[in-house]
Amino acid sequence: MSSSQCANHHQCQETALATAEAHCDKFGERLTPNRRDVLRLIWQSHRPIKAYDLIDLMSAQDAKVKPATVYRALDFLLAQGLIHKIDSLSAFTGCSHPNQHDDCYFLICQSCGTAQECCSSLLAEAITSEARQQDFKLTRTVLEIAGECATCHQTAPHIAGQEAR
Amino acid sequence: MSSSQCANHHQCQETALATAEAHCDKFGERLTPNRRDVLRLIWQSHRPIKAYDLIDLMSAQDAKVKPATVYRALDFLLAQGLIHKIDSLSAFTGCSHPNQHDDCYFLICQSCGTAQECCSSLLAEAITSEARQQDFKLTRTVLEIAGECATCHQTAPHIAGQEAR
DNA sequence: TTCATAAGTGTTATATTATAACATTACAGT
DNA sequence: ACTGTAATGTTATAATATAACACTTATGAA
Repeated sequence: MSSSQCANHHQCQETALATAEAHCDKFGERLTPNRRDVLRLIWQSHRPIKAYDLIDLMSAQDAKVKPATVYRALDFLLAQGLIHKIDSLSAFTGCSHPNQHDDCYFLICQSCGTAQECCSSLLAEAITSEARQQDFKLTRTVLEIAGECATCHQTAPHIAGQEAR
Repeated sequence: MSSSQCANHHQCQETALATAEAHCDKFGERLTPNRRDVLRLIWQSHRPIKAYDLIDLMSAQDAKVKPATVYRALDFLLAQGLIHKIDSLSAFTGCSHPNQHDDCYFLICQSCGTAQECCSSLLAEAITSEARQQDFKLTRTVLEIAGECATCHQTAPHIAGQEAR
């Protein structure tokens, strides 16, 4: 459920790639080397990562990767539900359970930069119900909650938020 | 409560400017001509408006207004709670009740482009409660719901969503 | 196998969104 | 009027994202 709670992030990454592979197999989509590289780098980051940071990571000294290359991979991964875009950060993060549901929200820690993906059918229903009251047909919900995660305020209660980046 | 439900948008605009004036008086802030112009243009738009559209509207043939001018006004208006930024659109919209609460969300119609500002203490509590369960200290919530508003699906049920812009 | 097609990538250019830095002007309090 | 702060003007550039078109690779039908 979370990209920040795994004890072994390397494991997360491998699991995510295997999941993505399976997903693409199932739907007849191609997880090409470029797409796989981008997905791997997104999972290697412990927090949402920006497109141009991916470009930098993928670029060697001589061979700079072009924006379109990365954005195309991102578009594909978004379309497959393998990653999410966090609008309030203009950054991307892996989805740990592609295609299972679309009622997820994010807890974004302004101290450590992690974004925990959470799912709550209760909350999803509350939102749907609100929209219904306004006779609004919902197609997509962006719920991004910024603040301070448990780890950060347990660790550094006095300077919390100062070390954000 | 809503920027899209007023029968007379001109009236909205005048009310909003008066409210802004009062707010600034109260807090010793200056609603300068530049800031007032930007706020007026935001209210003149019936939907969230982008920074560069504001720049275009403010620019005469000869005298182009510079980005910094508009962004500075936007920063001020955001800081005063007189406008909101819709992250998923990179656009700005007026706030009809500055300083009254910060548990607002937006219903963004992909058909007509309006963004209705809504407030629900029920929903706000549901979100707070979810965050609390994760021991997360909430500082800001972005809730942006995209879909089709009542007016649009009542008016054009078959081609809904096609005429988005 | 071969060809036709579609999907994916490379590459260049440009659009869009936003901020930094520093000079100048306007304003409020004395 | 003097002075310090706030606001604006101006130039430049950073950061984010897409368009357009040429080329290559994979896939599947003949």
